[in-house]
Amino acid sequence: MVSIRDVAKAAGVSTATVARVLNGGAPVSPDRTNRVLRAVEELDYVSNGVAASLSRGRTGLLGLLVSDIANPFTAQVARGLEDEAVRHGYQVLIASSDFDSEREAQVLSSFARRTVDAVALLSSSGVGEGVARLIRNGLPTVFVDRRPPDLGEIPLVRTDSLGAAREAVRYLIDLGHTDLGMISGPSGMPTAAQRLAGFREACESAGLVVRPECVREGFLGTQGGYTAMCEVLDLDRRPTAVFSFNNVLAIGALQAVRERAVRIPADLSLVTFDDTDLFPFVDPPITAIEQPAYDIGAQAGRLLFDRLDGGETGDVDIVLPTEFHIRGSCGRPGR
Amino acid sequence: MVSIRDVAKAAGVSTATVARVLNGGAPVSPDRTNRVLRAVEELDYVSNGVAASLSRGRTGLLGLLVSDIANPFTAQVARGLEDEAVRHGYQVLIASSDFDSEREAQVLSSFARRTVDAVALLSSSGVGEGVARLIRNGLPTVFVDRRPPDLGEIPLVRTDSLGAAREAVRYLIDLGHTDLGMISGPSGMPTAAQRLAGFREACESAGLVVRPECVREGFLGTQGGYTAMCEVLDLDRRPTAVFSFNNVLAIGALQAVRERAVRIPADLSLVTFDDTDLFPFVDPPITAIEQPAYDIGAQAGRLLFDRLDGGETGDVDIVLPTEFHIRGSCGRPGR
DNA sequence: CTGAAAGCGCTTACAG
DNA sequence: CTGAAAGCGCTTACAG
Repeated sequence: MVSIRDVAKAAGVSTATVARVLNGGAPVSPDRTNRVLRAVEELDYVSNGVAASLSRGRTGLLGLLVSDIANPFTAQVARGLEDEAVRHGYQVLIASSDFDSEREAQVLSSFARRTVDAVALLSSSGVGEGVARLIRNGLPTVFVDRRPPDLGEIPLVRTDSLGAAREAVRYLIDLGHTDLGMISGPSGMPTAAQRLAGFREACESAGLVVRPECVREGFLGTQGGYTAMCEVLDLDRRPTAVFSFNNVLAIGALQAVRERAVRIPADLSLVTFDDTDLFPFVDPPITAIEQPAYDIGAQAGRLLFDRLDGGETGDVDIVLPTEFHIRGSCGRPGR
Repeated sequence: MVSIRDVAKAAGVSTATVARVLNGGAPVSPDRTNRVLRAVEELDYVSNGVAASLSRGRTGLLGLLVSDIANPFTAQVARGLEDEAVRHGYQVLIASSDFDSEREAQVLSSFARRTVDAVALLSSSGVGEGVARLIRNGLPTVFVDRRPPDLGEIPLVRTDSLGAAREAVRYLIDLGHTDLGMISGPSGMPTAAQRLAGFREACESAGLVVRPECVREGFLGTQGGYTAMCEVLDLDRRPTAVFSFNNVLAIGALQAVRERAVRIPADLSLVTFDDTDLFPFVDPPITAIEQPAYDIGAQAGRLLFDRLDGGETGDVDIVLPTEFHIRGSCGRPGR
């Protein structure tokens, strides 16, 4: 590997001068500038980013931890964050845990080791020491979507899961449904708890009783949605409408529905949290709650840069609005 | 920030001993081990990963450059690569260019600065100096899906774009179509050229003439697919079948189709490269060519670790098989 | 405008 | 089993 010293030697200058030419900012005489540039060219020199990060005390990297890289919501959040990062001369590094808590711990530990300057946590399980350590070590951190309890003054960017869920379920109730089910997310997950609470609130305030067997907890991934929906559909008495925790579970649910030749919306109405590009084209088009994912990511980025620029963010809780897209997957019950 | 020296001081040992305790491998007396561990605990010490990388000469990171983080193909490749990486004690860092060549250059330059130990390039535009520099600098590199010409002995993991495209188009021809169109990818992209070539070969070997105006180049992203399909549908004489470069373009194409109330497959047959979870549920279910994305990623990872472990990979070109899923989006023409 | 030198925070032969 | 010290490859006050 050719280092800055090789370049300095070849150009007949000090390493300081080479650094100045390459990083700009400091004035260097035209003559030396040229010599350095020529040496860089000749030796095909590329500076070592790790060494630069160490001496600068910053990496220019934003870490984004996601649990599911395949979720379209994740991709849009990443885009929003990236655009904001690029604006500040940063790059974002996406690390995926793929729902594996051990991998998540590894990523968090790597972030805590200062391999990035700030961290955005998207739907991290928040379990364990990892996140707490990150924060204790003073790394600017922002939660996206959800935040574990008892973690102190860490900003959060999210939507109103509870309210949006309640609204969607009320829509089903207004359609005439009295026996509803839910494909819920893992109970440890705050958003899962919130969406379930919204579901329950809507039912209760309409005087409906939710049968416990109609609420199924699906582990994340389409497979979980499939299994949960199978359980619901195999009930002696099926609910007439189902609310799904998110888009990925909904896709799995659709597989179960098709397998059993259940008709949507004639036999079953379906609503889900989180929209996707293809939901409008599904047979029938899926009614869904859309979160402003791109804006969420951008907003998270802004909070991080506020902190990096020395500002205080404190215990911010930014709630962005959702949009409810009524399409064709819901109808009146018992038609 | 608490450093290894603080820990050493608190434990009354040398920094070397602290490092040995924390990194394992070297034997340390139980007494000192305990003192170090206690000091680490007390000071809440986390080692600086950047410094460790610099002195070790490796980062333990695999870089994955993608152009479209929202493409499901990308997500699956990432999963395959990650699983392989984790198996070797590595983490993978995903950097997205979002089709922006300037961002791509930045990412490549950051990788070239040795912030990662090896690099997988997924559908990079391959334009410009970035990739060449990476390789000249000796960073183990592997191309996924496609590889720019004239780059020497760099391994590639892909599927047979040309053959799979030809097979799919032949299927349309066998259905009776004689006037076909294509939503193609950017012409500079090798896979775009290959899929287009497959399309042309199938048509020519059936004695069909491809009208130039029926082949539209869509820039990537759903928007590009939408625009291209609009152009095709607004032709005085429409083709009766269209082959799409990939899933993302196909989604945009579906929007155009719906907007114009064109019926699939009655008015138009549609086939696309790249499958998604939801294609089976679209109205009608979309006939698609599936690539073994996960395996592609895993294979790419294996090649990288072969190199990192000192092996030679040379000019490998690994071709994995595709699967053609015939569903409901194709029919006989002019029904 | 320039260079010598200290320093970033680790790791790792080396000598004991 | 242990520590002093060199070294990884940069950056950046400091003095001129």
